[in-house]
Amino acid sequence: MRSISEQSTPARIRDAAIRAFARDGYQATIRAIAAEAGVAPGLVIHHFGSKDDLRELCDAHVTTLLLDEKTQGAATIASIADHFVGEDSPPLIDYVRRMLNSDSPAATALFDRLTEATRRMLRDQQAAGRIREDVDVEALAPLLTLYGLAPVAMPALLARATGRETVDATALEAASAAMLPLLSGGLYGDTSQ
Amino acid sequence: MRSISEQSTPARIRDAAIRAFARDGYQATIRAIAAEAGVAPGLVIHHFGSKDDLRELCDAHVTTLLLDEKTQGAATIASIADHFVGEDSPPLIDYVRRMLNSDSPAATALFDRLTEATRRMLRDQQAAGRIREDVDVEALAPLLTLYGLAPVAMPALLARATGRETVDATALEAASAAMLPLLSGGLYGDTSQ
DNA sequence: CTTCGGATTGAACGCATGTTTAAACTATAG
DNA sequence: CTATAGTTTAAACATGCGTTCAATCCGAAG
Repeated sequence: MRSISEQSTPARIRDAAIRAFARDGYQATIRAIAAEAGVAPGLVIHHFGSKDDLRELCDAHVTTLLLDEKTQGAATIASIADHFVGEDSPPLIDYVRRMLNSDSPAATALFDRLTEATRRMLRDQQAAGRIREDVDVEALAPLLTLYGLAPVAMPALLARATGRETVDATALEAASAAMLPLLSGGLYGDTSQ
Repeated sequence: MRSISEQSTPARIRDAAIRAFARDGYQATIRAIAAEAGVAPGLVIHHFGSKDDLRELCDAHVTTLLLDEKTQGAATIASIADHFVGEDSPPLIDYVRRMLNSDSPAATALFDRLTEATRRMLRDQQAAGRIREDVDVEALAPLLTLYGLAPVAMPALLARATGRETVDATALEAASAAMLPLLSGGLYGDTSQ
């Protein structure tokens, strides 16, 4: 009764849960998730065991989407923004926002991966001579990653800071575009290089 | 039966609510708040009307504590950290963290006040010649404020980034201390000035 | 002392939640 | 066709929640 192009019922429930968690946080009710997936509440438990198990699976799935799909070595924060454009898939930016504020293991795991990518980028820049030799890029990487996540963690404040109504991928890119040259050249130093 | 030095029952409930919200988020139950304040659950409603009203009052109170008490013109992010040292008062850092991730009006209000302070600081720095004249400090202020809030919004990631177990005021200061000179001098420009 | 209004309590109410359960449905294998 | 195992549903269950309510306590006013 289900064509091959459609996804399986567990996958549909999983995506509905990701949308619901992104929209309403973990307070999203199982009944709401079930309704969004077009199934009975009991079926959610039957397939995933419990709400906590469902959440862990959603965390893992979103992390996989963000890291494995297109970021083989380029998992910068900017690359994450690309995932927030398509409306077909769940709105991952809001889900990541919830993750970043939940102290879940998935959040630190994602942070570690992003830090690793930032560290590689900084190494390359320093090797290319665009970062002074006395800068400790190893210690700087996690801090820069943390600060770079601010627009993702607080999109409402980003909208206020940039005078926009909504926050989309272009807003995230604009924020990075405004900060990166300052980091590179500094507020005082020359920008010739 | 209550000495003058002790605070009134509503104030005790309010502080208990701030501690509970900071610790458990808005999911903190009225029963837990009442127990922490040493009163019956019904008394919380009697004094504050509803849980939502209590939350709004807590938001306003925390904002007042942060802005009015000691930040007459110096409400920088660093100054907020000073409020997180004393264990006598509620742990405001966690409460602010919840606020920043709640899209509440109080969050944007606090952000606006912090942005204003950042703007003043940038103007002074530019007037003193420590910021190039072509830097648009008016547009930079809200962005810098947003990024500066990252350690407050994601203390667990800050701990991971700095290799610490716990996040206290010194951790926040260390993060700022590591980033500010980079912003000033840039990753490539000289740091002579 | 008596009275009266607010403070306070403990119990109850109504409701939403996550989960369980038994039954009905469906597809596949023999 | 029949049997069987997995899928799905609707209803019920148990619990915790915010809130209400009637009764009690207590201090100040008369």
